[in-house]
Amino acid sequence: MTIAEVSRRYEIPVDTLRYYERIGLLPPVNRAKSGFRDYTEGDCQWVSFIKCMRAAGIPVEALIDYVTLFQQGDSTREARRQILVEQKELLQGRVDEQLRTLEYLERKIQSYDQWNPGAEERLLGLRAAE
Amino acid sequence: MTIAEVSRRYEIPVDTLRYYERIGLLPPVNRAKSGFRDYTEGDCQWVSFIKCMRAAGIPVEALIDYVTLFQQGDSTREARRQILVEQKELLQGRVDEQLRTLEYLERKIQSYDQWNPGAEERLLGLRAAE
DNA sequence: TCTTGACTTGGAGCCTGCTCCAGGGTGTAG
DNA sequence: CTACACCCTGGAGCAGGCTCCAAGTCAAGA
Repeated sequence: MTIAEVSRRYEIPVDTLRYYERIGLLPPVNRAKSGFRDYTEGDCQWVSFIKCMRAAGIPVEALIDYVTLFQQGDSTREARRQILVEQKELLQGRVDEQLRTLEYLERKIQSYDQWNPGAEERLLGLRAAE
Repeated sequence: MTIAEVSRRYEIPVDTLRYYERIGLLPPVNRAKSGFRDYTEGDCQWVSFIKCMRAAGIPVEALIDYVTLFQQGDSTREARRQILVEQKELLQGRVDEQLRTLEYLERKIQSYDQWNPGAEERLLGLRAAE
């Protein structure tokens, strides 16, 4: 599978795929005799995984650590699990905060719907953070 | 209220407060004769609002638009509402994606707990994106 | 064989969003 | 009057994460 095909399949720019591999976010992909990358299904699963994690905001660095450990084999299982647990907790925290903000926005928009113009300053006072 | 006090109250670096004001993310703060900023409670509510929005990942640009419109008075009510609605929807989309990723991570961690070492490759196959 | 399009690398550039000076004024306590 | 902490501006610098480009190689069809 060529890089262009993978790019289309996952909607990730080819430059980004190469960049990810360069920095170790994706394990090295095998090459055809020509030197062109030839992605296996296994490679694609990594691509898919990385796409998913990045879309959720998991930092590149944590993912590089994960991939690196993975390539070192079984002995790193626990360390890898730790990364996943830690990132999951961080993500949970971010999501919680965003859910609270969503509720706040909801109320604020409602106040825009209900109240008559001129109540400008009061709108702010719905309490944002803290 | 001095900038240092606001900084402590909301845990935002003074440099960031000044930066926000510079780029129009916060309405201009009144100055004492000395030229020092003197934050009112109203200013603080803006700070609080901006802090909350930024923590949820709402882009600076959208917030600048909102603040700018706000300063133009009642006639911009509807445009402001629109910004809130749009950002709320974008945020909702991001949260949905993150919730899916959280579930995925949950399952992946469980598989780390249950299965014996050596099942490396299978772990990936839990399906990431798509 | 020639052309055209896809692939390669390495490095530069860019965008967002801060963060950190340098150089200089202010205000209060001793 | 001096010290010392705090404030100011404008601009440079930085971190994360891509994105673009030049210069060159490869391959498949006419």
